Amino acid sequence: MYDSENDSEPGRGMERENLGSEAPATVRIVDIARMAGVSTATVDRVIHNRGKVSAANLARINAVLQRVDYRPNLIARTLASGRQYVIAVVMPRFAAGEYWADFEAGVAQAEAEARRYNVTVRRYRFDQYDGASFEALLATLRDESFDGAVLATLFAGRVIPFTAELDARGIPYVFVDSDLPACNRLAYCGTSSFDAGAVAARLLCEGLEPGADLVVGKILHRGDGGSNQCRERERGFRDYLERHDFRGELYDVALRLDDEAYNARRLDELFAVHPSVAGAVTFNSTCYILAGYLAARPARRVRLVGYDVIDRNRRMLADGVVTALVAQRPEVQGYRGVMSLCGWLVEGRRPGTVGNLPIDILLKENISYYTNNII
Amino acid sequence: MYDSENDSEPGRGMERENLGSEAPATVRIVDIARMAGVSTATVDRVIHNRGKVSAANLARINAVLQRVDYRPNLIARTLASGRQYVIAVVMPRFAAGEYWADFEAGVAQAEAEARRYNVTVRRYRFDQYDGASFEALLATLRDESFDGAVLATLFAGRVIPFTAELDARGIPYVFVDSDLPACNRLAYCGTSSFDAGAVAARLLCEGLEPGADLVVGKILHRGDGGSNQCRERERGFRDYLERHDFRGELYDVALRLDDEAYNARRLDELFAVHPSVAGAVTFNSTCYILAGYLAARPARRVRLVGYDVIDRNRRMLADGVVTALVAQRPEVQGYRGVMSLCGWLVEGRRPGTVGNLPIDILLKENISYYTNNII
DNA sequence: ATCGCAAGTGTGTGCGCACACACTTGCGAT
DNA sequence: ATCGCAAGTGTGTGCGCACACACTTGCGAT
Repeated sequence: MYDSENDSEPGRGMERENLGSEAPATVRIVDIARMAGVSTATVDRVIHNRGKVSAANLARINAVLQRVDYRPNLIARTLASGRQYVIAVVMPRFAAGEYWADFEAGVAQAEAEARRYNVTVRRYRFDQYDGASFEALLATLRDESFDGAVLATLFAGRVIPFTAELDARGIPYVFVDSDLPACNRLAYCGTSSFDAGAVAARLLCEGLEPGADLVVGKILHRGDGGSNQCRERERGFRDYLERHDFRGELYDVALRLDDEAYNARRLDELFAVHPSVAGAVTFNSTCYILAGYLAARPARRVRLVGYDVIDRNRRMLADGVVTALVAQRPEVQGYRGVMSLCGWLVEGRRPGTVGNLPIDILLKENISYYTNNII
Repeated sequence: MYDSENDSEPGRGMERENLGSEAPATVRIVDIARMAGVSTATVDRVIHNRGKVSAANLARINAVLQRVDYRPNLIARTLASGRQYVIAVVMPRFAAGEYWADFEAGVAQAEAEARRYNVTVRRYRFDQYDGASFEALLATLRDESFDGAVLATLFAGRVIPFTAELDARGIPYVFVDSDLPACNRLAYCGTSSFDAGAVAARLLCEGLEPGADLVVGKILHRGDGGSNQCRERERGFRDYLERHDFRGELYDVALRLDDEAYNARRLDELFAVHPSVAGAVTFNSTCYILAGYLAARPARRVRLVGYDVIDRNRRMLADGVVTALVAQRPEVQGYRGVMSLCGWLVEGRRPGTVGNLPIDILLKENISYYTNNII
């Protein structure tokens, strides 16, 4: 046993002790041990609640710990502990060039960085147009072991009860895509979907007469009312219209992902019945569908606003068919989603809960500067 | 010397080597050294460009480094290197309850966290209403040694040339308060001031007739045209008015910080001459001055919008004198400003360049939930 | 009286890297 | 032939912590 407090070790002991009333430069476990008159292992047991410590020592060590306000060096802790962490990323499947491909790029970059912190990223994918596939994935996740999760919140109604399970399991999670403020999430990495709706409304309406009618293009989901993000955007959109004396009509039109002929028929119908339509919007990233239709019919002068800078939308914007795109840097969401969880698990660094990303507005004039760099 | 590649060390060597074509779990300096047939010190010299390595070994080691795509373990590096970093925070002086006090709280929290990474925070303060004091501070900073800087950009015209000096010295810096995109900043932690101006405009105008006149309350600066933030907000504000067919007039009124009598005289004058004024705005955090005046004159029905949730504004909002506050979490700016620089210096982790914070809107109804937590 | 065992306790090692320091080699100057 | 010195090179230690492992102590069972 050490003879505690009053020993003055030679050499570097002197440098660190700083015997005056000064706060010591930094208090380490050895310092605690010396002060409490025990070994570092005993201090370690107390710090980690490993038990096997006598009541007397426990009390003494805790007292010292509290007195010096001990904060472990997280850098050293990470290096020493071989602890492996697994982060589950729950996101949609995608094809190249789709919105979620950019998200995946951010996840991949984070994955590369996180490897050095003993963090592994595991992806779990579902069909973004099929709520049942998401439900099935959640069932899988119940049997999986992981230390944190990044959850795309497309199916809000199914995410919410699942987060309750995660809460019960003590697993932290961060949201991407859209926020669900009612949940106990560690963070949300994304834009304010509601405000992004208002932005689209402003961009769309600024060139139109107040009485003009609008079309809302939608992709139907199997058994669901659309993604939470789209719903929130639509809420913000309609809210803006209300607040700005919009006096026209909004017509929904259900489109299909890869069925140009079908979409053309539906739109022909719509425009035949409502020739007054002067603007159109989509709340997901598929405004290229509407754009493709309109590009082939230049006589129809319809103002078009959509979301997300994916290749097909970018082209339509550059061609002048799309008036504006509202965007949200999916690659940053992927990167930050993983990294914020990583920082929390590894270093105990709590991220800002709602680190809202900027709502980017892309026009023909500035689209060329918009590149998908995390930096 | 080791006999390079083909040795099969006993014990843990086997675990790590992963002799198949698999990517090795993680490549360390010892692995590089073994592969190149040199010692770790020689590898270290190459990695850090310390010289004293023969051309042959240099080439060989570099080849290995490249082949295995070596990435140093930043955690271990930080622990091993006793390197001390100093972050200079250049910010205004403040009294308790002022806007910058909240900012300081965030800096203090970051400081506590950063200490364990061998990072020290040093504050340099200037008078936010006196450009000359800022200039004098910059002169001081030229002789100071630090590894990174957090710069409040109030005096944009003086900040810009200074950042050129920092660039020349190779010192990274992050902006807070308002962004100066033309500069080579590592990051900007704050809101979009321009958009925050538009938000205030919308909040102010939504209850007014298009023809109503407005007052802009201003605190005069010594020898300067107001902070960059305020100017940007005003630009965004005026831009919004233009885009929304505002047909009234804007009257500037110069107020003083602690001179109630003077302010009352000036405002009495103004309202006497322009009884049509129905709205008022300030672009800094002193809307409580206008609010105090209006609270004492309830007959004047003037809609008032201001910035920042400081105590005096909070009270006036709760009392219904202020219609809305636009806010920007200064404590988060302080925290992130320091931490992003810290992460960059210590771990080489590049922050998002423009991590725009959300523009918060506070009304009587939601102000009570708005607390200054970093979390 | 002896043994086994639970409850405590301490020593030693390694995480991957940075860096101080000691050492070797070979060549020019004497 | 010998020395000094520059150019290379390697060994060893420590950063603060986690954790495996060995060890001590005392008490109940025999």
